Amino acid sequence: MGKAEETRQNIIEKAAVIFNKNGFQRTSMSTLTKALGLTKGAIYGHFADKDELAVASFRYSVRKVYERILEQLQSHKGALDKLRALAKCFLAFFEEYGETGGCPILNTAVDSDDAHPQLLQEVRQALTLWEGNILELVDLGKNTGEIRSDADADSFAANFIALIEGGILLAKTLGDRKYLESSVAAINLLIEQMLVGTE
Amino acid sequence: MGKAEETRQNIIEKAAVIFNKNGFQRTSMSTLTKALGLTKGAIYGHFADKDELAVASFRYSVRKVYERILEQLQSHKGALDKLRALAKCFLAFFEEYGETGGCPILNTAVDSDDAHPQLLQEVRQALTLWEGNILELVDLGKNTGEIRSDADADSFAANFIALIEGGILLAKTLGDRKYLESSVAAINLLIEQMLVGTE
Amino acid sequence: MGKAEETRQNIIEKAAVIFNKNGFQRTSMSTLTKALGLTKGAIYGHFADKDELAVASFRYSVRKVYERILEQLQSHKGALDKLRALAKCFLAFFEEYGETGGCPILNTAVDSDDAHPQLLQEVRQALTLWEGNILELVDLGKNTGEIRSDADADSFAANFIALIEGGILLAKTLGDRKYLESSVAAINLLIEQMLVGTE
Amino acid sequence: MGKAEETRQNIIEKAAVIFNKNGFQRTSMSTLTKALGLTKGAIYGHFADKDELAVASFRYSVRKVYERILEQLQSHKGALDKLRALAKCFLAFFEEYGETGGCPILNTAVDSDDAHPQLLQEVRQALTLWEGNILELVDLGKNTGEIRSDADADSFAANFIALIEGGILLAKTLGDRKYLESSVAAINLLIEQMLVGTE
DNA sequence: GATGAATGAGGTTTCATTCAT
DNA sequence: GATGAATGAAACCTCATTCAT
Repeated sequence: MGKAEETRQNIIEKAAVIFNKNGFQRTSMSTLTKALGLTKGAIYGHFADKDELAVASFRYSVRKVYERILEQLQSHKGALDKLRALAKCFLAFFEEYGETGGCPILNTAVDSDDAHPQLLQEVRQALTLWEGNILELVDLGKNTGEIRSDADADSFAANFIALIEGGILLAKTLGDRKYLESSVAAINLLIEQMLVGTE
Repeated sequence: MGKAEETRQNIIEKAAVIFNKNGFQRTSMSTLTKALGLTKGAIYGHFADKDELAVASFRYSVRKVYERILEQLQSHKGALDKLRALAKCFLAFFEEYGETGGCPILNTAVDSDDAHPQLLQEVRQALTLWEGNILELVDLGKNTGEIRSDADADSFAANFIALIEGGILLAKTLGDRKYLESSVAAINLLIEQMLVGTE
Repeated sequence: MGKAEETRQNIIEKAAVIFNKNGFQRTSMSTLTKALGLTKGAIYGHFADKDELAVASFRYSVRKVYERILEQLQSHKGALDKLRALAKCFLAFFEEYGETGGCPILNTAVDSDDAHPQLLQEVRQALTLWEGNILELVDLGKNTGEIRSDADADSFAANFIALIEGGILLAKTLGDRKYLESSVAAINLLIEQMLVGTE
Repeated sequence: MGKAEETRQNIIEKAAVIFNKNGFQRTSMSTLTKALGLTKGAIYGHFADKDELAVASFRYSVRKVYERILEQLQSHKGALDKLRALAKCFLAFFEEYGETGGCPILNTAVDSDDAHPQLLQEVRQALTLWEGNILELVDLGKNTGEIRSDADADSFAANFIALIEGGILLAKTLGDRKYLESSVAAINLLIEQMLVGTE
């Protein structure tokens, strides 16, 4: 990795934390320079503008979480086990990243708008990726017979994500981890009711 | 209501819409003056600063929604019916306010931080009020026998709010109402499983 | 004239001098604030951006010169006299505005480019206006018989402007008024040869 | 020519085109590196600063034009023929360099100022050189009897340059070559009237 | 009580120049 | 001699807030 690439990566990783903690709007380039120990010119030498840096940072945040999730899921064999493990992942993330500002998807989705179309696009992609992973796991379970074939995968995926994001919002805003724990418990209940149980 | 109070109220109501549509950070005082048809001095004559106006606007938004909810719930008698009606309310709100920017609680929670402690405090109060209402309804159901006495009201309330907020986030970001509809359906399922069904 | 309009006009008049002396590119907004005794916010309260201020200043410069020319020409009756007086005007302007930076048309034409299309458009309009005035004067002379009917007005107008602008460039760059005087003398010669003399 | 000298010359030649097309102010060192395919360090290894490069580029531009002019004039024998050929040269230059940005003398004269004294000095020298050449040609004509001995060479030289520079300004700004053609025609007329014709 | 011109700190971005490699 | 990442001052512009009218 060349020096430039190293610096660029370093900027991304540190900026990702700060953007996620303070939000895109409230994070000024001056704030970043202080946290990075770099001058503005140095940052602009690696990124065309604040938006490009924000997009790179968001992608990094999402990719990092995604890789950890994939890793976790490998140690679980069945589709249901994988789904339960996936939900539990976010409890761990909340513990670890709790102080660094909650969920990048949640924060960025609310922060982005027409003025930052590319950022919004990234959020959509991240959500769609997440949704797609859940749908795949449900499909896997249908193939192995763990999940009944008429289960409504779309609704389940929507509920899964809503419970996690809503739970993070509550836990973070009210300062109590139990809200996210309740969401994970609800997901487990929904797994039984929507995917396993017969109607 | 004196003229001053009328002006103040007028500012609050219009600002509430704009804050919720554009977010607190992105809404400049100049934007407000244009939308309100008022001058800076007029606004600053009624509010000490942007934060005070934001707090008043947020409170107004929450109260307006709250009153409509109370009204809706009166036409339903049983606790379970009231809970189902409460969930459905948010579908209606999404339709009506959809274009004006989603949920004020969600937006403000993400937008607020250490720099705006009072605003964050308001969000917490609003969430706690909402949670309290759900707990009351569950209590009501327990008293009438509709809801089994060992139902976990806290978890149910957390799930209810998480599903609604997460659903709004998904519906708004991905531009599809179905995500919120799935959340409402999930709430109805949770009502059956967590509150009614015997274990 | 309201206060705002007064300030705006004041900004324009002072900025016109500075833009013409230093050029559009080299004149920073900070420089303007110092010369104007106003803050940036005050200037931006009256003009959307630097370009808009530059356009307004350029127009003001051109209009001021134009009005003085019209005034001068009124005291001359014949078309030839008017043309000779017109040429002489620029000698007077050079004396008066010499220290404030030469000809706004010349400076702005060279300074403007694709990055400032509106400014370039203004320069074109000013040149076309000037050209049109000369053509009108030639027409007037043809009507009164002072100027022969087959005189090439277009070429004469082009030569007139070229001699003045080229003369200003030389006089300013080399620091000697005589270059512009030579241009005025040449214009008088061209009047005789191109407009009056028979071929 | 050593490698270093070759690189230096290469930088000068390419920079000359870019400076003349974009102007000194608007040409950033980054723009130059892209156009030159060289790094900042390479340029700064050969030139102390942007000004020094600009001076070298300007000199190169002037010298190149000057050499072509000398070459052209050799094929004409009489002083009057040489003067007429000189004027025509600029039409050819306008055609060739038209797209690369007009006359370096004109551009640089307007672009330079107190902040770039050496550049201004170079422009003065170039103008004086040009003026000297015309004066020499008139002298030559006086010696051969082609030009009458009391002809005002100074005024003629001033008019010659003013018409060319003014013509280039008009032709370039208004996008029509005819303005420069008119200037050349006027020069031919002035040759007859100021240098040949008896008074 | 209302006005809106003005403030001034701070926002994003650019760019001539340097220097460790 | 060349590289190009980094500097840091300065560019244009925004915006919450004030205050003379």
